[in-house]
Amino acid sequence: MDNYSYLRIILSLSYSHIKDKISESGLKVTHQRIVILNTVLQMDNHPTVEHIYESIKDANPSISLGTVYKTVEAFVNNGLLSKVSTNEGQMRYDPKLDNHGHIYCSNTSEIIDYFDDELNDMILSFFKNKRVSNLKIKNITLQINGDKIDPEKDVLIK
Amino acid sequence: MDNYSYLRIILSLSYSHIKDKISESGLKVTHQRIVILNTVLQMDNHPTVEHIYESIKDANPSISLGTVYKTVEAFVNNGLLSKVSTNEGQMRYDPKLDNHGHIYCSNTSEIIDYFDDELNDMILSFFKNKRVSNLKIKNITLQINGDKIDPEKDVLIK
DNA sequence: ATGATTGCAAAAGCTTTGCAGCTTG
DNA sequence: CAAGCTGCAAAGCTTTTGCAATCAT
Repeated sequence: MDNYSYLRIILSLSYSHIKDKISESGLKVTHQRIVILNTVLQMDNHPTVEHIYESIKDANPSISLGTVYKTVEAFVNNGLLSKVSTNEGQMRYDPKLDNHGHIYCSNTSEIIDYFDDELNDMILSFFKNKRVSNLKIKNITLQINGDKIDPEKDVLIK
Repeated sequence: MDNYSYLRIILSLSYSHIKDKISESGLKVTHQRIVILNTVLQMDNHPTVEHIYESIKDANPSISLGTVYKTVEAFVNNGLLSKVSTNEGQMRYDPKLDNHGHIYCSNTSEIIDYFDDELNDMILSFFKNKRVSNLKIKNITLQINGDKIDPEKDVLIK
């Protein structure tokens, strides 16, 4: 068995994982949905619909932009993706579903995930001690706004 | 001096305050800007451009929608307003400039201000103890997402 | 006086919609 | 087979743009 065969097995395993996810979410499994979900899961930059469309269209010229819109929206409604809006009102899609904050770099238009369990606990326990009336809280997230100093390098908070 | 005269004085004082704000921000003082800024300051519901336009147009039919767009954008750039985007990517304008969070009620599309000094300090000191590299942080805000239970009543956290 | 601002209308995005034909379960 | 999904093109929004006329300083 050569390296290529291994690759094919890994790929097919990964697709079956994706098919399961789609199916379990209650949606029908179509070629378009597999391609789109697979793509968003591999992009870690919170893509826009246009980004997703651009990144799939060479290999899948028949998938239309409208389908990408409908598909990501279906994924959001069925809990496979979450939707993030930039400070400029542009919609981006995020495959990470656990509670996390975002760093918005206005000079590079990047959205970077920010996970910190300690911070999450701190905020959660803060609100546990508050009396919240007439609101059913779904989630609480932190938004860190700033500018990247060197646009080429990564941002790190630790 | 009757009640009406008092009212007129209060109004004119309030306009001169608004004129000063516009002028100090570096923008020229025009009728349109006075009306628009005055309106946004009085609306406490984070209006959209369309909301602002609707709310001024009966008394000021000559102010065009395009001018409202240009004006609020100028206000944001000159530090008189801040811009908030909803989870659906709609832009709203906020006259409150000090650091505060927002409660997003998805069932009523309301954005409610949330001030808490203790929380602000907590978050600030949390990040003071972190090493942040390659990012110039401008501000950190909290976003509380939820649904209003009774849409008619107010939300309260205390 | 001159540089900024306005109104208007057109254009540019971005997203949704309607529907006929096709596919999935 | 029925319900759901796709592709296409048109329509619907929101926002920006270009420019001549007007206004603020």
